Amino acid sequence: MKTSTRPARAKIPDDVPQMSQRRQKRAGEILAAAREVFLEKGFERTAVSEIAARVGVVEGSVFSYYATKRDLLHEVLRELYEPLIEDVGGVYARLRGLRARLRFIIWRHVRVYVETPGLARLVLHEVRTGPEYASSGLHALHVRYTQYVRLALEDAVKDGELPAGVDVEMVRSMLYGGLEHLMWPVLHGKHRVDVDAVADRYTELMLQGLQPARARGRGDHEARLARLEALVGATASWRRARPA
Amino acid sequence: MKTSTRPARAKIPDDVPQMSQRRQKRAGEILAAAREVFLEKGFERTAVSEIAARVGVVEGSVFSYYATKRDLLHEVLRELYEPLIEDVGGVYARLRGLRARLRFIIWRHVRVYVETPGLARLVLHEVRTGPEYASSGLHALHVRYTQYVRLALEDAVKDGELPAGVDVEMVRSMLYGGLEHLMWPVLHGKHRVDVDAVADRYTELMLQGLQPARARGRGDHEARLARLEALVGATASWRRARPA
DNA sequence: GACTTTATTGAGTTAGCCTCATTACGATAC
DNA sequence: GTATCGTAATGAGGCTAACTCAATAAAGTC
Repeated sequence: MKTSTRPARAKIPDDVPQMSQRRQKRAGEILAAAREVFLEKGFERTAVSEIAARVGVVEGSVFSYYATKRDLLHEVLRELYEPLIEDVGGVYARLRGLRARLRFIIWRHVRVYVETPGLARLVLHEVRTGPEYASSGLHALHVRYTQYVRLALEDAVKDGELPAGVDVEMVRSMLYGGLEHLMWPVLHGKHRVDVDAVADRYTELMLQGLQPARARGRGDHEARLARLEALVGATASWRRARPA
Repeated sequence: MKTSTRPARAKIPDDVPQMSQRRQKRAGEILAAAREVFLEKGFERTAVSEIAARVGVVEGSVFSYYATKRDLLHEVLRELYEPLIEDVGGVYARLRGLRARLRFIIWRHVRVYVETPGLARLVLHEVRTGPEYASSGLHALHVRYTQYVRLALEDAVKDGELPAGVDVEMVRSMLYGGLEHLMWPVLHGKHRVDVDAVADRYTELMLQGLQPARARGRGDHEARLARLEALVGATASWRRARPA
């Protein structure tokens, strides 16, 4: 479909290094302008002509760098996602324990809504709902971004913090889906948010659920119970054998 | 803005009964056709001309009944929401206990995804992300649909099933947001879903969270603990005094 | 400085929402 | 039955915005 004068984007190996530089520079300029406008106004309300105008170029030129407006959006999002994923990955590696890890993942995600609401809006409203989301590679990026929940759960199971058989997909949905709904008003300039407080409360809700308070004690609950039962000599066949 | 020959939609009291009937019939036909096409193809991919064609009318006529394509969508959704809300309300009234109520709300919502994926797509992808969502009255409808979570929580607090201070908004977000993410693949024809199984597991996850299994036993856990401690004479000052 | 390759232009094309002046229809009055 | 009048329906066209493409300009190479 592409004309021969318009080089395929992925090509350009090394045999045309000079021209490629020029082209890459323009591509970068367009991408930067697109990021600006998209974050400001969202996808639909952005006209390609405005992006072109900011670069100082004619509308048609944009399409010789990015085949469609949506492609342009996808590139913008890729650029925004990458450092975010690295950030999460870096911190995550230093954390131990399910609670600390979940709390961080949640806290970091809430910060995305508070600090870059434009990004959140783009992803939630314009991209994920689009028909080519799965095929665009954006979905894959999101899976990378959210993989740490899975890791945290798997590690927790390994360490005996959680029983095996946790439904990872369900937990992941609950985490990100729930936060998405919770943060929705923030995206529309409704309220301010205390990131730490929200992260704390959401983490606890995920860990403990709505469970009646009387069914849980402090951290040493289990140890106490074990000691008691040892004293009395009760067989606690109904719970996993796990001597203190 | 409207021309004088085009009667305002909300008006039409009773002084022009004959003509109004005619008009209402057409309006109904258009609405029905719109529902069909919207549910089939979604909002964006539906052309007003196609709706008109199904009614056997010219495109412009549609706009003399519904000011914009979005208005038409909103009417369609209103029509779909109303019976859904009534259904939920009717069953809810007969249920007792937090678990049963939540389980029903979740189960019913999952059924929406499975049985009317078109509706779910419309609401999630096209309406809620639109700019005039709040002002369209659709948001109000959704609040009515989701009010039962709030009721269930408030009643649970009253009955002592839950401690006071539950963050209703957070729980509601977790419930609907989480299910939305979880059901996303279903909307795109990926997998089949066992409605009952999903509802069961999601309910338990919401009630109990990820909480380490060792911290909870069966229903008689508390009683057992109390009995043990009574036997040994241990003072359990760290937990709420609640003798079996 | 001629020649080739690549970048850029700007005048279309297309699609779809929506408008409006005009025409057709149908009910009521006579 | 015919005239009248209000409403419904028409269809041509406006408008916007993404996207195309043949023509032109610029850059690079010899």
